[in-house]
Amino acid sequence: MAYQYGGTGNTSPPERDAKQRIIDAAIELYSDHGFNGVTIKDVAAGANVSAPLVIHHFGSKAGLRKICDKYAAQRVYESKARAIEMGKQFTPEQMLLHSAKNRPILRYLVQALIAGGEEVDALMDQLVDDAVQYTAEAIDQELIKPSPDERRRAVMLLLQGFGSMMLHRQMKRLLGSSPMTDPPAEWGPYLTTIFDIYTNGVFEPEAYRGLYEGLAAQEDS
Amino acid sequence: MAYQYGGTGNTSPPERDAKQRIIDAAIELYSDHGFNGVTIKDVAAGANVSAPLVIHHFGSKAGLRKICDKYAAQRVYESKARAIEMGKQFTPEQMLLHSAKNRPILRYLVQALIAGGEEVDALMDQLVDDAVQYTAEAIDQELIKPSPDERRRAVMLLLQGFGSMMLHRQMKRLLGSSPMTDPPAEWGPYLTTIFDIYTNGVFEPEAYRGLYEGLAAQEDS
DNA sequence: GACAGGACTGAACAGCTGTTCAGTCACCGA
DNA sequence: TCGGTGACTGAACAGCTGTTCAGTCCTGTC
Repeated sequence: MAYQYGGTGNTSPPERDAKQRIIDAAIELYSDHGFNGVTIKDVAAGANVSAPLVIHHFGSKAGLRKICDKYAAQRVYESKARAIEMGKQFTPEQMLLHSAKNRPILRYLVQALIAGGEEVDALMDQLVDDAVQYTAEAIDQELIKPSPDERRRAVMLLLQGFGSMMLHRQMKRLLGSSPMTDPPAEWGPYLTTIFDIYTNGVFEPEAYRGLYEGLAAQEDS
Repeated sequence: MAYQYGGTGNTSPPERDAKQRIIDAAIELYSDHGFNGVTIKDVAAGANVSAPLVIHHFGSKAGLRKICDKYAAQRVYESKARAIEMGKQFTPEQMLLHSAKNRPILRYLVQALIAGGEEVDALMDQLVDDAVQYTAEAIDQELIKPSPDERRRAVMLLLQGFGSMMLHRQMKRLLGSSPMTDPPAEWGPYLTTIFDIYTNGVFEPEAYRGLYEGLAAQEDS
């Protein structure tokens, strides 16, 4: 079926315009197969559009990638704003949970984080800042324990969260479900395990204190 | 410089044979750029060999991948055996720490886990089994706390560990160093943060108990 | 000393890659 | 009515992809 020029009162509904359809198709394909695994023609086909049009709008494949990064970042900021309006559900896990709706963006983000790039680096910085702020509020509410280094802990929690999402294929295999692919009703195995780890801890209190304090002292010097 | 046929008493030292050099080059390149990011000619160049020879030995690019997976898995098993001989340093983090020497293999593994495939799935199953066993011993020694579901916790700890390693670029940016790229002497920021999270926990004991018990009850029914 | 077999190569190939080009169509202001 | 502008296309291109082919060289066996 050939493309319908977006005339005034044409036959079919106007839908999103081609440029947006291309971005949507690219984000969906990228998040499934990574950047190298998707060709411009794949994207074009996904958007019901010719390959040269992708170049026409975005200049090159790299250009498309850049715009997708920006678009994803903006979606994250919007989602953050909405979360702030909604209520006071903090913690990194709740952050992910809140993202259930725009899971495609999250999946894209995870791919982008591996590939790297200025846009995602800046976004990651933002996410860390936000996490630190949310954590501080949650500490005030006695939901989260204070840490000797709030920023580092926030960084590692984010990396662990995103990282485990990256391996959602394995998670699904080993846990039976994964927040990346299944509806929230089936997140039980994941959530209970996360709660276990982050509420009860893993190491016995005294087990590694010596090692820990050694490292801390070494870093202070 | 052309290839020297591996004659009897030739000029240069015999080194490893071509087949092994190809595997080594492939694993190194794959772990840096992923599977799609590396061409057969890249691998051939890295092993000082012609591209058709790679095909000759491994049949196809997919064949090479498969052999690399098997090889990496074997290296992990060897490393495990050596760890068992060495001593009693358990915990997932110590497992990674022990792998400092064969970091290339670990990096390859991380790429393979994203890409998926039978070989890595089987390896991952093995790693989970091992982690469960190690954890049980560490619980006996009062180094690690028991968990309501040892296997699930082991799975999530592995996924978090591997996952955060996948994002080593971000870790390096945000923490200043990463076990994936830096020598053990600079692992301080990573290790102290991990100890903090896994020793002290993150959530306050009562904060999410209701949610947790709700999920657990739902799963039992 | 003939010969099979295997490691190894350069040259060549078909197919796919991102991109360019020339041209069509619809819209819009003069 | 004209001409400019921009969305959009099929055809074509150069470059790279994995792979094939024919042939060279070495090694071991009878």
